[in-house]
Amino acid sequence: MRARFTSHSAPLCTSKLLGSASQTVPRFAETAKVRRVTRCSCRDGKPSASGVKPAVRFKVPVGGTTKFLDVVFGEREFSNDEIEDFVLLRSGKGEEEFGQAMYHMSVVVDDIDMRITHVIRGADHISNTPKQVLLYRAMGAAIPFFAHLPLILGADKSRLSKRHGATDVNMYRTEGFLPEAFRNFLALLGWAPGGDEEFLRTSQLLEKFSLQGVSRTNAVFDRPKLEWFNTQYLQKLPIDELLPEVEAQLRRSGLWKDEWATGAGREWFSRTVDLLRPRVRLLPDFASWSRAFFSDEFERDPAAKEKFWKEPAKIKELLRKTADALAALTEWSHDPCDHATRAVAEAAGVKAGLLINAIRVAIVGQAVAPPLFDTMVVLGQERVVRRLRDAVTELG
RNA sequence: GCCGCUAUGGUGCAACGGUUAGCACGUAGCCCUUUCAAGGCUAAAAUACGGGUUCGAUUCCCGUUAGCGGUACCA
Repeated sequence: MRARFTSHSAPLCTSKLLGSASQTVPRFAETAKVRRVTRCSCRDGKPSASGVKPAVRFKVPVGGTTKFLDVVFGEREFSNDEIEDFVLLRSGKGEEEFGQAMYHMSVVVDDIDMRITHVIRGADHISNTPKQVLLYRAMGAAIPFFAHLPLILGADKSRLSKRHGATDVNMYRTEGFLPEAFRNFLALLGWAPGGDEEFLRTSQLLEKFSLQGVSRTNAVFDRPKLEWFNTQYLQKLPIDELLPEVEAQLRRSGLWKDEWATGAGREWFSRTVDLLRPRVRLLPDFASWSRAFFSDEFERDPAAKEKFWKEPAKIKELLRKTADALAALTEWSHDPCDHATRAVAEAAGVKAGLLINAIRVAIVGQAVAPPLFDTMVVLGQERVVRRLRDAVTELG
């Protein structure tokens, strides 16, 4: 089988060659080892085997080279003798004379048609480019600029695939990465702005980016750094740009309330998101661990209780006293909450930190949350007191 | 196999003949502290190997090795 395939005397134009039955076609990786450059049999004046429909191949010049200018890799030159007589049109099936056009044929025709001036694509196409250049020439069209970009590899340095997790940009979106953070991260794969600053908003990237600055080395997709960019954007983005993203998350989780769209509700929403953002890593965190800020229906995390409610009886008593003290406040803001809480701790002879941590678990159900008194202000007096009393009940 | 591309800490990039080889992520430690982040400071950590060229190589040339890509009637 193999001998027939590589032999120059074989009827290379026929579909019979590769076999319509798949078992006659060895796996590509294996055939490559024994393979030589394919020349169309018609060069020897031999017609296709009778009865089989021919495919149309490109008659590559014998000898000489084909070169092109790559904006990233520079002047490239390939020997024509390394390029096989590649197939342009598949052989026809049934009644049709020819089948569908192959990739190289399609893209070149399409790009000429669309008057494409710059072909920017992955470096995996660099070896195929001379074939396309040959086609442009054969069709009398102007050859565009080519720019091949380094490939993005997985952490194991193999080509990025499903195995590496998300492979589709939309998946990063659903995971909760901000589009602009993702863009910033991606831009830095195979390119650097020059200075030391890596945090660049899209407008700045647009201004600084240049194809000539692109590196020729493949880059590894570094997920931790992507996450870092996301936290940076979550923190530094003007709050008005972040709010719609958070709103979308809350809507998705059924936590959204229309009163947060305008007026005082909007102001509260903005302040709350601003308070939460330094601790959020991914957008869905706003609806998950921050749930207690947007809904009264939340669970107290067992691990948090384990950590900060170590002595239930003592905690219960402290929380009960705190609830009373806070309920009595006539002004609900940071300092009064702070003073009242510390007074309870002092009276009970415990460290303020102990009480503070216990309260945090009681009012937001998490061990991790924004600074306590800011949290209290945002939640409001009525809610804080109620949650403290609920916690007392929960403690038995 | 053949052809081609690439090679700076674990990762992404700087340094484009002369620097104590720089920055960022990550890692470790310290500070801050009300949890956890953030932030600040510090530390460990690199020019793949071998030959040239040069007064001087991370940088230019050659070879080796390694990784990647291409080599399909896939795209």
